[in-house]
Amino acid sequence: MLKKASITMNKQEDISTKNYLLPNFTNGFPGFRDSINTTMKKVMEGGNEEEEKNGSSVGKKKGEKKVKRPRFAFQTRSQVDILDDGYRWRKYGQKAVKNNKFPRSYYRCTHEGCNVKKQVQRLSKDEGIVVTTYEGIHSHPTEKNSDNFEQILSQMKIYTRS
DNA sequence: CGTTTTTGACCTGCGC
DNA sequence: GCGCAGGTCAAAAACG
Repeated sequence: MLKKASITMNKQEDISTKNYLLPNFTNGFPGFRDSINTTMKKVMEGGNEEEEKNGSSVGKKKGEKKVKRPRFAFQTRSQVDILDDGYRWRKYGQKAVKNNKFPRSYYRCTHEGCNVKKQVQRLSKDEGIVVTTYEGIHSHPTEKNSDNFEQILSQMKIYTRS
């Protein structure tokens, strides 16, 4: 517990986790006020796109399928927890994770039909580090003018394709 | 008054 | 099978 090795991701994530350094990220996100040194991290790839139709709700209760969505992790050095990326998020949960003194917040995109989720967590080891994990790709444009954030997202897709 | 946050309960996967 | 750890729901408070 005392000398925990930093991030302590899940074993499965650790296997398929690859780090990518995007040049643009060095200066941080344009929409993130105090962000510096943002590192992108590919957590999991969701290239295998299963059919998401409803009807074959077998086994599960609500027919909610566990679709493997692409997930991207951002490790940003910032003073604020909530990073404004131009989208509108609704907080739907907060849980305290082990080995971390700071709780993890769960957000979901408020856009109808957009099932993009993200979770924000601050590392207890380095209080200035905020890990933002995106899950899924937005199917709608941003409301505000967040500069080249969308372009960065496009880069994410490209980088995480294979 | 509508939307978002808060917060505990509930659910689920996994290891023992 | 049980308990832990993580993820989600939902009711009520909080906010503009």
